[in-house]
Amino acid sequence: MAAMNVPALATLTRLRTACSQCNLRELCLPVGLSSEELSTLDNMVSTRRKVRRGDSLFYGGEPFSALYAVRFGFFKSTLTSGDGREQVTGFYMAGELLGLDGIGGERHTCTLTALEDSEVCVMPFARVEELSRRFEPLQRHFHKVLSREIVRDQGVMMLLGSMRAEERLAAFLVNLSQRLTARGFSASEFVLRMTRDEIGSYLGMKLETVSRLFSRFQEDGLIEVHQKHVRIIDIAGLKRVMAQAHAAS
Amino acid sequence: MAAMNVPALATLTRLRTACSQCNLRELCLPVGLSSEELSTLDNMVSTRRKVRRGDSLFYGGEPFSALYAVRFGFFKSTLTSGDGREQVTGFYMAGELLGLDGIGGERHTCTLTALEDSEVCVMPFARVEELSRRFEPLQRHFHKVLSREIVRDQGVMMLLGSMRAEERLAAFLVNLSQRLTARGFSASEFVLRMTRDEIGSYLGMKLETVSRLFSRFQEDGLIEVHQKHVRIIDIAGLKRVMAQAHAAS
DNA sequence: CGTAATTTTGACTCCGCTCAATTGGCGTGG
DNA sequence: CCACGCCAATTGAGCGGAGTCAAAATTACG
Repeated sequence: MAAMNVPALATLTRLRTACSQCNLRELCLPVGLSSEELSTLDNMVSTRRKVRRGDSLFYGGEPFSALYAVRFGFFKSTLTSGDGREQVTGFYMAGELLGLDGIGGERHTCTLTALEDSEVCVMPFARVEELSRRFEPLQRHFHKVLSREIVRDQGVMMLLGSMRAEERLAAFLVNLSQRLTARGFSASEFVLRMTRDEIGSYLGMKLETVSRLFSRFQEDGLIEVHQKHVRIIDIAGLKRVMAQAHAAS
Repeated sequence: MAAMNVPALATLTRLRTACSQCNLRELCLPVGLSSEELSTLDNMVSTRRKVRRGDSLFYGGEPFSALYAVRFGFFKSTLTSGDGREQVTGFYMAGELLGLDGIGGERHTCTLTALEDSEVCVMPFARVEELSRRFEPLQRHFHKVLSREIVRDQGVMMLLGSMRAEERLAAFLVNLSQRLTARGFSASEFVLRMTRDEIGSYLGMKLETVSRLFSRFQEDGLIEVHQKHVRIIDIAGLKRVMAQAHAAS
């Protein structure tokens, strides 16, 4: 039959971009689907794209056409204000969705840059919308993803608006550790993909302050730092730092 | 016929909650629909709800079931962190959508409180999802609303992360003025619905700083303030303050 | 009309920024 | 393989913007 004549290469491509085969499935798709249902979602990803460290997946101002799911690697998103100031608005790792900012205005508002060699699944947005109209669990899931991004951003607003520098950095480390754990990496030992400057931009402080605080956390026995290598020694201690009210009350 | 026997009260209710008749239509629904298409959307709103000044529409932690469109009035959203600190994460006025944060985790993460007597349209979320599966323009519109909320939050992150107190307050005033203009109010003269403390919380500064900056802006001839009454005198000047790089470069 | 809440203003303090020098890591080319 | 140069990170000294504490003025509201 005709189906048997599909060239090996095409089969390979299909396999390579098949969501149903992806080990990040539970991170970017609804859970509890039959394999049959899952395979209908394989149509969502049109192709994959590699992004080399330092290169950008898309730039602020570019027309929006697709969402991207991180397969592996690490990204930062940056926003550039009218007067040229640049602010890091988020860090993204495997299984997270990029490009949600572009839906509203039909162009991207931020720039997404790889902090290490990375790969993403390209999901043309028209296809995402079409599938989620036909497939309720996907619709539900997609809405949750959008909503969680809003909640995440509000968490950052809380961070920036009401915490002091040391609390912010502690919260940052705890959050990073949790996200890495969820992806099967060590919770206590990791390599920072971003510079002190990028951490500082994200957390609303200067790179020198970040550096000083790392040193202080180390003196206090909370972590061990050597450049980009971080080992968390006392996670409970970090959580205490991050939650401590300003004045002892 | 039976349809003729619909009691007058029910007709009235239908009229009162009809999106197709609402003068905020262009703020919360897709534009360019036929009146026929519009009337299918009348099913989205189940009822209206009044919220008295100081009362809350919902609280953080409560189960999520519906979205709300502001008909008139003014709301603040607040987030309470583990250690009890409260942060204002946004202000909402007529035509804006509340409750988007609740979709992801099926409970609300923030509390929405009316800052003046207000009224909202209640839109059961299941109905929103159902209608947006059947009606493409609504789906598209809803996705845009979600995305714009993300973009808005990122703007606030930029504000909090990379601007100084006076720049933040100037940006706040300019933004408020623009949103009021879009709703047909005066761009230059308005009444602040929130306290200095709430502005400060939103902008990541203390209420005393807000007050001092209002006074300074007044001395500099940018605005006129008497308590909650604000009149913008020099909007271009405010924009200059908000965009000025830290060091004179 | 009186009491509470909000706002304004002042004086002082301190956290985080600026400026600057130094150290450390890493890739490149001699 | 080591030397060089570049970039990132660390550390110090001094300063300034915004916070804290406090008191007075003004307004809102029951």
